[in-house]
Amino acid sequence: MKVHTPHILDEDQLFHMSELFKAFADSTRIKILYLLFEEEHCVGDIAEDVGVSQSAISHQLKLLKHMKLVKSRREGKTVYYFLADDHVKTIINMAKEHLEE
Amino acid sequence: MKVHTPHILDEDQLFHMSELFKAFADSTRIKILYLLFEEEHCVGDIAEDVGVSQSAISHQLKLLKHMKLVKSRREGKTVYYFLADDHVKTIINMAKEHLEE
DNA sequence: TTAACATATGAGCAGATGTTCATATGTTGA
DNA sequence: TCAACATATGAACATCTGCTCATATGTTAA
Repeated sequence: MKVHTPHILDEDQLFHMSELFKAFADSTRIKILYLLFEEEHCVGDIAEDVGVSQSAISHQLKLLKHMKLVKSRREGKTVYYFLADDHVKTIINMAKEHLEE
Repeated sequence: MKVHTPHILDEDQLFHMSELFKAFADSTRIKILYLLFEEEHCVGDIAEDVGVSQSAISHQLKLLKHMKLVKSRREGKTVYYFLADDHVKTIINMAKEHLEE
């Protein structure tokens, strides 16, 4: 009998897992997420910091929100985005550690 | 002064990190990696288990090897692939946990 | 209500990606 | 050396992705 046999991943889990990794598989999106490590930021500031257009950032934020990696709140004309939970940090830090070895 | 300020990610780190995530951002590749959790497998068996052609698997294995996520050894005509280190398991399990919540 | 500002959205395009097909390379046994 | 098997590789192709551009939507102050 095998030890540490992983559970079978069904097609659905597999699909969602690859979708999750796709969210991290772009340097613009990693920049956005990394920027939100510390605190929330509004769209305009994110665009400036990351160095791409407002439109591009907005498209990417939509994707990240759909993936439930970020959430947002509106304050007047401004929309602030922030990390949905700590998993984002964990996953990015895990990758960071891997690369540092 | 801020606490827990993450280190700045330079362009090089950013590039490598997104490349790493790209390696996981495809269900065929996750299937391959997940298959190798337990033990090494030869190309033909991987192709059969994953359900894609030998050629497609070989192309993907080349990519995974280039990303240093798998290694291989030859035994006669057969080439066995196995996980390069435990980071692969850690990263996939991390994603799995995230999705289970 | 309207001008000004902040963000969101849709279409279109160039480049990246994953597969297939045909074929090359590597290895063994006869 | 040669046939048979296992794997690797290159070209071609369809699809996917991320960006830009133009414009729509939402919000506030006057």
